[in-house]
Amino acid sequence: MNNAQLLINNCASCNLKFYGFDTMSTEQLNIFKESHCRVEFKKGETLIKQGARCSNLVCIKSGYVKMHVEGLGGKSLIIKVLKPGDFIISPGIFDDYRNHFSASAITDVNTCLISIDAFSNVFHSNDQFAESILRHNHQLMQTLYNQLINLSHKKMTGRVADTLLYLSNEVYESNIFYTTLSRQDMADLSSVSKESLIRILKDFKDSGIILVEGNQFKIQATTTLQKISQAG
Amino acid sequence: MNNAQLLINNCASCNLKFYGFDTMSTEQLNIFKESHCRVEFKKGETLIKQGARCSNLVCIKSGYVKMHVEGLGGKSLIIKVLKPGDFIISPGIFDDYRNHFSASAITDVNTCLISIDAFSNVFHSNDQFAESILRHNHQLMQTLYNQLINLSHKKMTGRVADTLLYLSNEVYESNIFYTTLSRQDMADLSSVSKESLIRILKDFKDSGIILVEGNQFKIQATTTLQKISQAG
DNA sequence: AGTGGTGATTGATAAATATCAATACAAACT
DNA sequence: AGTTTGTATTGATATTTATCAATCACCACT
Repeated sequence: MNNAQLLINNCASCNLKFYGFDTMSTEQLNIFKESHCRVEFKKGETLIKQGARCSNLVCIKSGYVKMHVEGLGGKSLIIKVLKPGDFIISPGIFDDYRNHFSASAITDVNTCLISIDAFSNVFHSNDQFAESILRHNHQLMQTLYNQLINLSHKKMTGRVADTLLYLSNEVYESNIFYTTLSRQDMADLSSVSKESLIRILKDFKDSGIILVEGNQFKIQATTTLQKISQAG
Repeated sequence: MNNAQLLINNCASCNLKFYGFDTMSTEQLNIFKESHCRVEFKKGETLIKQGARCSNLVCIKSGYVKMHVEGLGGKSLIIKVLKPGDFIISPGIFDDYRNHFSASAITDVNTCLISIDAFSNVFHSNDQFAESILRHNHQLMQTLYNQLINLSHKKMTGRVADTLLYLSNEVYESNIFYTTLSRQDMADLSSVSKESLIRILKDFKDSGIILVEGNQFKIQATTTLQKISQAG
């Protein structure tokens, strides 16, 4: 094993900072290191399958992943888009050991998979780590509350505006972005039909709020979008 | 202080079993006991106000509480109905110290309020307790995922069927129940307008699926309701 | 018994949204 | 270049659902 590989495979020298991992001792980082597998997923592949046994903490090293729940009649709802530095703890951990959602690669993705045993070990021996995991969880829950409000109280235009602001602010962190999400994905993220999404995108484009060229987006009028989002 | 009050005020001899509290040592239960206040809320009163600072772990000793998020234009969505033995940890704990939802009494309610400091103290010193809190959290998250699927993929009738099954199975734990939820509340729980809820209830009644007499309900055909829920 | 208030119910209508069908487009593959 | 395949787009239509307005029923208070 050469030096470069050593660096790559050592959690202590990982170039990404995962939320809460800074509370871990060298020894604890070693526990992660010992248990981890580096796995690469191709675009479209499934990282986590709803209903299957959950066996890993999934850390995203590079690429983008959609977290979605599979509903009825083949329909799907996207909860969140994950980016490098994010990780996924299946809520089944400590409970029924099942995944309650799926995660799929929307680009090629590099991951580190840490075993649940290693995670559990550190969770139990490091209370600061435990606290940050709980906090991480609460933040995800916050996202879910917002989604619930969006779905139940906002009309389509407001929800699509939210999706655009979300992608721009939280995911791609720029008002110009190229997305590998399909129109169907964007519809699943906004909880509207694909056709409705396309029409609303066209409206926004016609009113000069955004520029769209295929999957290349530019948010021109952020405040207008925010108003549309607020108005519901 | 007489004997009865001593019993009442001693967390160790509390007649309710709160999820995860069984992991606590006598000493830790004492920390809770020292910090707690017993507070009674009248029907309609607010236990937790969205946006306000979160200061307590709220344990429900008796009565029923609706957990709801306040959306836009005075609209509200009910996430969950809590009953004796349930407790509420605001997701703001360890994070922004704000409540991200509200909780209101739908009957007179007796609570024990445990300070966040005491909670934090035990969370950090008892890893089994921490694990069960995380698990508790995950279960709530599971509820949220289900709600998301319901809202985004199901039509009104399916959502109302879900509400009836939820109240029957999870809240009142009987196929005959009297609820103090108003029609508006039931609508907020199903995310439909009050009028639509009433019409669907009438449909269910006319088809013999349920009996309704004011706030007294009887589920006659559980399997039919389940089918309606599944069909979306 | 009369009055006022609140929540429940009903009916009519308008608005929001999905669905269906047809077409366009672009990449991948002979 | 022609064909296939999958996604994107557009238009027409049907469905779903909310909103508005009116009425009803029940309870508390005079």
